Amino acid sequence: MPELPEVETTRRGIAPHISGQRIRRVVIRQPRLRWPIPDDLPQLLKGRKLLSVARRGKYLLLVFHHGTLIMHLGMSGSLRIVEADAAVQKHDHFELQLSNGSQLRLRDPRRFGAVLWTGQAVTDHPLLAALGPEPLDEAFDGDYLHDCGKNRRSSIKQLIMDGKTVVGVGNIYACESLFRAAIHPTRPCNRISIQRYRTLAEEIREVLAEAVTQGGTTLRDFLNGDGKPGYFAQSLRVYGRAGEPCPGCGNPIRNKTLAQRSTFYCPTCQH
DNA sequence: CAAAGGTCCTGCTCGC
DNA sequence: TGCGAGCAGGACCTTT
Repeated sequence: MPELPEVETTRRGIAPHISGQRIRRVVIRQPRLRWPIPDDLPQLLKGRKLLSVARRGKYLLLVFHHGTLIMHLGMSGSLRIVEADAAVQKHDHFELQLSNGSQLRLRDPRRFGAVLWTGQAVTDHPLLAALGPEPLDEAFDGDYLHDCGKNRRSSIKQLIMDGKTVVGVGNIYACESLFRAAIHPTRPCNRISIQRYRTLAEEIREVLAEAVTQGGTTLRDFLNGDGKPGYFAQSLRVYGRAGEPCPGCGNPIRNKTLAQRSTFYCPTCQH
């Protein structure tokens, strides 16, 4: 479900409600997510003050003095701030009850998400240690991307969706940035000029930044921490638009499966 | 044959 | 031959 813009929108939505609060109680209803939720979390967090909410790629980081709660939303996860008396819904697997009476709830029907704890520096955690740069950081540019791809024969779409290359680009924004850069999704990485890599890096940054501004993309059910949808869906040029006219040339947008992921592109404009 | 916004893990192939 | 990197596919789940 959520890519960088949706995770960042979630972060911004929940942070003001939970930063500075103390944890009154931790409830684990369903520990079996992608990895089990650590069963000692309740005693680990009880009475502790939540300092801030950060993000690394698609991971949300709830920062405490003595460590960090690492959360991932997987394909179908969402985080909401609710009142203490709000009814518990199906797939509400985890919650933090806060000193101000409200709660942070994780809902995740498919259970591909994760709730983990580290008492060490987050950057040392195995899931985060090997991640590539943030797309909106200085370190991410066309020269870097070209370096990543110059010796690879697999497709450019797979390269930019690989978190070791760059974080936060999922299926939607991979399709969108490739369309904007006029690069065909299946083009082998080692057959793209550095000039085109520069364009692509720029388009990735732009599409993500625009999507963050619009509160992310709501396709079916994404809502931010305040329960509001994102508005970037209306700005999508190819994703989910198979058969519709390409905004560039008017020919129909195509949808093909690539590496087991639905891929939208214009066969005329993208090469 | 269903597809959905993620990504780790395994076991294979490829090139030096 | 051996090694490491790259690569494809499977796995994990539920809902529409």
